[in-house]
Amino acid sequence: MARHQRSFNTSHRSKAQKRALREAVAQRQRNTSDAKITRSPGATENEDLRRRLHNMQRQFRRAQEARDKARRTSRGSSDDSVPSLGDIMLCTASSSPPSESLTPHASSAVWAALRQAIVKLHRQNDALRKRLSRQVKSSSREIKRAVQKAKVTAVMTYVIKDKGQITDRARALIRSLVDIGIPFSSLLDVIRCVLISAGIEVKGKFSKHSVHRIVLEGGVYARLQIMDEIQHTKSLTISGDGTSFRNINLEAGFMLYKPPGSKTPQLRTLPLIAATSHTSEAQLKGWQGRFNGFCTLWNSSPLIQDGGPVSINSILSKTKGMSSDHANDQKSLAALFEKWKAQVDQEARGQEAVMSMTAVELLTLQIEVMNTCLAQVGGYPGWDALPASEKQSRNIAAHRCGMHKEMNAVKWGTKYMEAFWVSETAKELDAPPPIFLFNRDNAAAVADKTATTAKARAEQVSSRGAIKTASLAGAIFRNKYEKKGQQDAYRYFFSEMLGFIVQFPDTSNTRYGSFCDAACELLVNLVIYLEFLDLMRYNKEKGELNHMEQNIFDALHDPSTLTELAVLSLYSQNISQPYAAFIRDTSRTACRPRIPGEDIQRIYQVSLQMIRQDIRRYPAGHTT
DNA sequence: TGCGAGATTCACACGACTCG
DNA sequence: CGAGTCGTGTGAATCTCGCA
Repeated sequence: MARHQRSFNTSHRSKAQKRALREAVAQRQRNTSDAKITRSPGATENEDLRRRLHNMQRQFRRAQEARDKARRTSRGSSDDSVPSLGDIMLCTASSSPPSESLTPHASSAVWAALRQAIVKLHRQNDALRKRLSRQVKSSSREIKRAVQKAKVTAVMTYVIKDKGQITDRARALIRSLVDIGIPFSSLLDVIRCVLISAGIEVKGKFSKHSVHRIVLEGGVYARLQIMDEIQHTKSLTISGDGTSFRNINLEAGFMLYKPPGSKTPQLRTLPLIAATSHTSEAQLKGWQGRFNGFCTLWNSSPLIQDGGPVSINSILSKTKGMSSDHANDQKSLAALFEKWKAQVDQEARGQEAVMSMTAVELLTLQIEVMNTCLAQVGGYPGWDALPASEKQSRNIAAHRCGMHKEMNAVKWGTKYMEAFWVSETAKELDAPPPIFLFNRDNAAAVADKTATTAKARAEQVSSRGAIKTASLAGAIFRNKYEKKGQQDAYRYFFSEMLGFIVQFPDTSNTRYGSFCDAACELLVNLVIYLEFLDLMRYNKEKGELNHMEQNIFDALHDPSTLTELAVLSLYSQNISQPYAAFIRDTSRTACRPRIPGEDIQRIYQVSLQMIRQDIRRYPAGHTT
């Protein structure tokens, strides 16, 4: 029995087992000391062991019973014939009553079976532990392998294009290779040769034309970078020099400043420019051109959203130094530069002051300046006596583009017209607004009776009226792309119908006046346009106009849209055209409109009357 | 001065994508 | 679905520049 006890690995015993063992040993010692007096040592030990075996046997039996009971109660129990270690421990830990005695042979067999069961449990436990350990190792190995494979795949293929566009990384590589002198036409081959030799596959290609564009792009990036850095630097120094090459003066320019993140000042090379001469004035002009170009580029780039607009004054205010040689032209250039800087600064301050003025203050200032100007020439008689060129040079009042004013008049007149349809006057007249000219998606949204929100949004974002009709007509009857629109068929058809070649007005969002011309055209030849649309319909396989053409067709049948077209036509013929003729007339001698004011007012009243009559003619609800 | 390589310009085409 | 934009490719003509 002692041999059996030694065979147990103590490290695998539970606390309950260890406690039971300690108690057994203590009891054995007590029994041993008692037996020294009353019994022989061999008989006492034998008896003690038998008792212990008996107890353990009963404990094991109870454990089996508990296990069976647990299996019966649990759903989907397994058929494992071996009791779990937990069951045994549970039973072992519980106190057990003294058992009846066993024969030595029976106790030995039970003990062996128990020991076998425990050993089996240990093996199972060990197998499970090893299986878990192997699975953890295996999964981490698989993850590592997958990551490595992905890395290798990514590195081994060099992608030149992403969705048809040359990637930024490829562009940078192209610029680097161009920088070291690789010919445009050989760049792709060079990249392929190098990467293939390194075992990297190259996907995609580019042409030498793209290389050219990418190099130009690099120049733009460089200038934008300089502008970005200037905005973040406190001061800068400029320098430059010139030389001539084949009788052409070339001026080089440099800037020295400390860019953000740099501890030392960096020298930036500015674009080389060709100058008419190497005089100080020409050199100053070069610097002005450079700064102007830089500001224009920056202010027209998307970067303005982050960095804000930049003025020449903001660059000049940071220009604290100018380095050059001791030549006289450079000294003169420095003086001219300083003068320019002061002038720009003065203008910027003046502009700031004017912009902060109220309208009354500004008007007062303008009148004051105008009076000063008139006083210098001896009042109004003196001003009238001046030649035109002198008037031009002395006219310091603000000039505005007359055609822009005219364009704005049409634009705001259209907005006023839009507002009319929802006004009380329109309601009194039962005048319905022009029909909506939905695009395809919005038309679908409006047709969907369940989509109330989408319908409301479609009506909110959709346009209608004369301007939209003229815009659509321009897209169909005179598309700027030859392959789009119906311009060819339009020309042939109208030539046949009218007997002479016509062209639909070039409608454009930036030139509102063209809509007026289109309105005239659509109204004058309305019947022919409707016939032409019918012809387009019959020429199609399905016999249907497309969405845009159908919109025009509907609009040309809508009285309210036709009314707006009439208003635009009247305005164009009676105001726009005479006004344009007037402001473009260089021979005029006085600032007086050729159409008398009373005539304009009469035209306006007639137009208004026509509109109202037209509205009355078509009651509300009449749309086609 | 002529030649050839490389760069530039022009005009057009095509595909991907967005917008209405 | 059509219009429009953008990025790219292509071929031909022309220009530029280095070199013998």
